[in-house]
Amino acid sequence: MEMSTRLTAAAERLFDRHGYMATGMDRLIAVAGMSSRTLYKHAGSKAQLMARVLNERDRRFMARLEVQSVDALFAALEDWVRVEGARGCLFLRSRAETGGETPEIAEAVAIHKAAFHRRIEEVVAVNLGREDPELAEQVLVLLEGATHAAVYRGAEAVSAARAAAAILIERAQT
Amino acid sequence: MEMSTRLTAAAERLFDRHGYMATGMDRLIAVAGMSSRTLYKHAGSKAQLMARVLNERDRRFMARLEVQSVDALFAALEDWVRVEGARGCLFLRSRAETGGETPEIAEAVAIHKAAFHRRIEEVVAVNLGREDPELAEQVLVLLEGATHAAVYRGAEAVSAARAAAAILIERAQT
DNA sequence: TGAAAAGTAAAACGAACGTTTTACATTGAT
DNA sequence: ATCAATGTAAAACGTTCGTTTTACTTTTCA
Repeated sequence: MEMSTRLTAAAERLFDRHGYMATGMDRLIAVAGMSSRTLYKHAGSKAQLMARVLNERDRRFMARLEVQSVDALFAALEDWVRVEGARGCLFLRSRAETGGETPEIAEAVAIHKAAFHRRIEEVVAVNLGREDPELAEQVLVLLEGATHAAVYRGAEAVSAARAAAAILIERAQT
Repeated sequence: MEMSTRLTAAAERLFDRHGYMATGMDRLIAVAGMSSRTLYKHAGSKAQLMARVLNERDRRFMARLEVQSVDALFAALEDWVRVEGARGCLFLRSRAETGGETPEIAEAVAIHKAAFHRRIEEVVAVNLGREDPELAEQVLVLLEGATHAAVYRGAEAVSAARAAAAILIERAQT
């Protein structure tokens, strides 16, 4: 397996499960299975590595949201939670952990959240046949809420959000 | 001002704005305006201090949710965000930062989230005149979503959640 | 008045942090 | 065959971490 891939995968796993600040480079070196010299050649720095993890995660996550209906957005989130587990949004978490004071990280988060918002607006527009920014904002809140409530309420939170969204969509369609 | 109050207030401010792990005790000592000896006499340890911050925040936050309608829950959250700003849920954040591996913190978070869930179920029951656990789950998701979406979408996210909740409640009342 | 309690300032603790360096081994393409 | 690239293992860099200790100075109140 490619060195860079192994590194990014190990970093995502550790940062997500144990926290960015709480994960030391020694632990990362051990899990990635490479020397610190090689790690730093590929990573640059810890913050740059976190930024690459976020950009990679943005690709994977946004790919799942290439759907045509609002309901499919929630189905996609259900899949994501089943596969990846529910530990909250890694983007918001890593920005909060660093107080927004690490530019590479803050930038990666801003880019992802802007794309996330845009995508929801698009899906709502396709589903409804017209733009509806207010409904899109509600759907965004439900997705964000499902992601975070699932941490302590489990997958039930996602299906609750899905049902709520269905009601809002139905109401907007007539 | 009481030493303990000053300490807890400074800790909450720093942990919330810059992150728990990212905040060093030296910085805390400087902002709280006391010697490290005094700090440790009152705090015990950094983790215990965070736990006390969370318990104190639970008191303040839950006091605001002593209301009789679902709409008032969102009004309370709007107030909270206006006063305290929107940096996500400190409970979920601090648990995530420590990977759930710091018992004092994990316990404080579990207690708060259980109380939060219970309170929403109560308010929904009062508002509706009957229990409705599924609607309560949706309201919880909307509150959690508003809290986290407000980080990057601003107060607009809270009013969107409020409007969505109004629709769900109206539908459940008939 | 005087002993206990509670505070300060500052040095020190060992451990862990992110990162770099030194010295060497393996590989791959010309 | 060899030069350049890429890897390892491990020590070392200086800094910062959370916490404790030492040596004094208030404050409190019976």
